[in-house]
Parts: sequence; structure tokens; C-alpha cells
Amino acid sequence: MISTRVPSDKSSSSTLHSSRSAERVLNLLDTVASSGAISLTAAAAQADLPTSTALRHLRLLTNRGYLIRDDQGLYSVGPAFVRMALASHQRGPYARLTALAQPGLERLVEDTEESAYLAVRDGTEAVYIATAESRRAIRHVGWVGRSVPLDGTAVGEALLASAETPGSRPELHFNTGAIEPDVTAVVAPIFGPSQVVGALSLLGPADRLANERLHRASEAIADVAVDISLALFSPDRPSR
Amino acid sequence: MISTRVPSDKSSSSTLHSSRSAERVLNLLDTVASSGAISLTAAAAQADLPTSTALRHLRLLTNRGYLIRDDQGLYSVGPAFVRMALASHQRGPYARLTALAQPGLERLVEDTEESAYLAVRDGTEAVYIATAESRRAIRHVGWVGRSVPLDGTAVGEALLASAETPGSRPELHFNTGAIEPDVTAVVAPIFGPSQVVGALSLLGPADRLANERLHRASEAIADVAVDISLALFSPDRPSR
DNA sequence: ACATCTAGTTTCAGTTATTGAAATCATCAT
DNA sequence: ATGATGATTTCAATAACTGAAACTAGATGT
Repeated sequence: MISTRVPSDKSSSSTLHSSRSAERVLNLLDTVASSGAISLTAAAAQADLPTSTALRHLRLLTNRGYLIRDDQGLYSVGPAFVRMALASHQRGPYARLTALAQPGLERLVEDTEESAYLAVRDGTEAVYIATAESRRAIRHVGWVGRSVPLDGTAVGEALLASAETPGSRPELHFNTGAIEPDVTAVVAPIFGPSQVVGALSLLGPADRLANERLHRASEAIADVAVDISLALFSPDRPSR
Repeated sequence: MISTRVPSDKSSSSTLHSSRSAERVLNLLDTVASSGAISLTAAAAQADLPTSTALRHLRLLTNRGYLIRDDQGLYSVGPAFVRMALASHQRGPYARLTALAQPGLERLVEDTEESAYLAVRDGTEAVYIATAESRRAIRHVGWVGRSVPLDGTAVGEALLASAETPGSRPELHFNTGAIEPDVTAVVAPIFGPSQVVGALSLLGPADRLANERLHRASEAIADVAVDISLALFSPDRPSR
């Protein structure tokens, strides 16, 4: 099950030694994966490493197939990383949460005609990991894989909320313009056994997500969040 | 563009130092990602590390959000890894190849009524990275993310083939029972600018993928491979 | 042709970071 | 209580790693 503790700081006494080399290679992997394609010098700068050190680590990543380097010298994700990435979408608690949430996301779109996202906590940020898109011509698109700060966002508030009894109605969080102007967010936390494990976020144009439609969307999103929360306790319970 | 060189061996003179620590943390990440959920002892055994060393690296991965550890002590992929994984599906040459190939995969299913896969080379293995599934009741399912040896498989042969002129008809590779009994594979290499960048694999029951249907499938898969190959050179060329 | 700049690559002396065997702790089963 | 197993901590020893500097390669400008 998903349990996100606040990451311990660098001086954690339970990790006496810093694993510096290991940390650096992960930084580089993350830098390349997040950037799409990047040069040695740029990757080294982003990871705050001397180029010779970065080159050594990038060499390892390339030799192992986690990255590839093209004729122009740019690094990108390689087949071994793609393989790992696929595995993470098929196995593990986030894959299960996503699979559980997907029908609910789609139901939200049916009920509200706005785009719905599943978000989880990643350190000091929220990251959107799944979506069902509205079918309207003007719709919210493209935030899967995107991270936003926990601070000052409705989705951040929801992810930082305390967990309630499974099945209980979640307290909703609202915001307009925190991330993009004129976008309204209606967010419901998803309760796990001991903490909030994710959040459902409904995103749409502020002029549409208001008044009666906002009220109806709030009802719908709370319902879906309760269903997912209950399904986390009884995987065989059918969705409502 | 995708360029998979044969990985250099451990004693590569251009990487004088082995980056042992970095390599080990990647091994552990891969082990956990591939297994779904795994204990410290099992992960250490699979990565061939003493438990104290493995624990230190797994601590780093957990602190950074790449892994999480549940109440039972099992490690699984964490939100930061999910975020990276999503990025790799949205950016980079493999994401582009997948996006280019997906309509073709679906067309293959329409034309042949069998399941179609896109495979790429990962070191000494082939990994299936995308699919379109047959809609028949008896169909091939579930190989996305799976790796098979290059040796002795039709998909391996195709991936090891020499690249021809883009637009030229690829030589097809056939096999039955190499990976699973009674499963026939028809595979076409996809040519990139200087080498094979992937392979289309049509998989179905051997008794169905035979004779006239096999012949028709062969025509279809070659057509799609040519289309993808050409599209890699002219991204704006419309699919046929 | 030559000079300059920038990205990339190699070298190796110095020492930091990393290691893992062993001790200890925690939990569970009998 | 005892024993087994997985997990965690400890710390002396040194292997592994580092990055500044030198070098290479390619592109650009004069």
C-alpha cells in the first residue's frame, strides 16, 4: 500500500553515509528522463556536477541501456528504462491505485463533462499520474506526468490532509488560478488505511465550473473518492 | 533517434572506473521495479549484494521517492519513479517511435485479427513496448513490458538484422513455439536512418496464423513496417 | 589558413566515500 | 524460554571515486 513519509533530510542518522555516487547517478537519470533529450554539458549543469563526473555516470547509464546517446550527442531514455517504466505501470501500489481509479475518472468525466486527474504526492510536490479527459471542444489537457507544488494548490492541500475513516465523505478543496489562470480545481483526497494515498482533481474553465455545475461536480467527485477509498479496503467490492 | 550500440563490456577503456556504487543502486532500482514488491533480503539476493549494502542503497531510493516501503517491509516503486516513467512515455525517441507505431499496430489488428506488438532491443534481449490487441475471444495478450532473448526468437532475428534502404520491403522472420508453444510470430524489422530501430511482431495461435491468413498477415505487416520506417524520415508524411 | 570558442574526452594523484563482516535488534513460531 | 530469520547498526580498512587540468574535435569567424 502507498505510504509516503516525509523524506528524511540529508543528515538522517539511519543512513550514516551519504551514498553520494549513487545519488548522483539517479539525479542524472532523472534529469535526462525529465528533459526528453539533453547534452552532456546541460545535464551536468542541471545536476550540478563537473562534466567529467557526469560523463562517467552517463556512460554507465548508456552502457546499461537506461539511456541512449544519439549522433548529435544528446542523451535520452533508453530501452532498459522504458522496460522499467512499463513495469512500474503494471506492478506496484501506484499501478494498482491507477487501475482502481481509472473507471472513476471516466465516470467523473461522464458526470461533469470536465477533465479528471489522479494525483499523488512526490516529496514536496504533487504529480498527476492518470487522467480521463473531457470530450468537450474546450477542455483541460496534458497534465499527466506534471508536477505542481503542494503549497498553495488545492491538490496539495488535499494530499496533505489527514486521513479519515474509509467510507466517510472527504472534505473538498477548491482553487482557481493557482496553477493556471482561469482554471478551477475541485479536489478530493483519497483515504488509504492510515493516510491520504492520492487525490482526485477535476479541472476545467472557471466560467464553466461554477454555481450549480460546481455543486454537482463536488457531489460526483466525493462519491468517486469514497468508492476508490472503499475499494482499497475491499478489492472485490464492485464500483457503485 | 534510436541508436542501440552493443553495450561495451565492463573493462571498457573509455570508462576507466567502474562506477560500482552507481551501478549497484541502478541494479536495485531495476530489481524492485521489475518485481513489483520485494523484501530487503530478496532484493539483496537478486542484486547479489550484502544486505547492509543493499539497505543503504534502498534507503537512498526510498528517501528520494523512487521507491516506497510498506508496513510489511516490502519495497515497491514510488511516486518519483512513476513520474520519471510517465516522462519516458511522453518524451524521447522511444515515446516517438511508440506514438508513430500505434496506428499501424491497430491497423494490423484490423487487417489480420491477431494481436500486434512493437518490440525494441534492450541489450541481449528484445522488450515489447507497445501493443494493439486482437478482438477475438482467443487472442494473444499481456506481453507489453516483457523481455525475450534475441537468440532463437523471430523478434530477436529481426532486431539483429541489418538495416536496408528506408522504404524498401523488409525481410520477414517467422517462428512458432520459440517463446510459448503453439504461438506463431511474424516479425518485420523497422529500419531507421542507420540501423534497425524496432520490430513489429504479430502473434497468434499457430493454427490460425497459417496458409492464406499467414500470407495476408505477412503482406500487412511488411506494409506497416515500411510506413513507420518512412514516417521516421518524414514525420509529416501521412500514413497510407 | 589561422585563431578562437565550446563541447566533449582523458588523465591520475589524492582522499573521500564506500564497504561488508560482525554484532545487535526485532519479530515470529514452537 | 529458545531458536530462526529478517532487518539494522557499527566502524576499521581501503577500494572506489573524484575533479582540475590537459587534451581533442568540431564549428565559426576573420
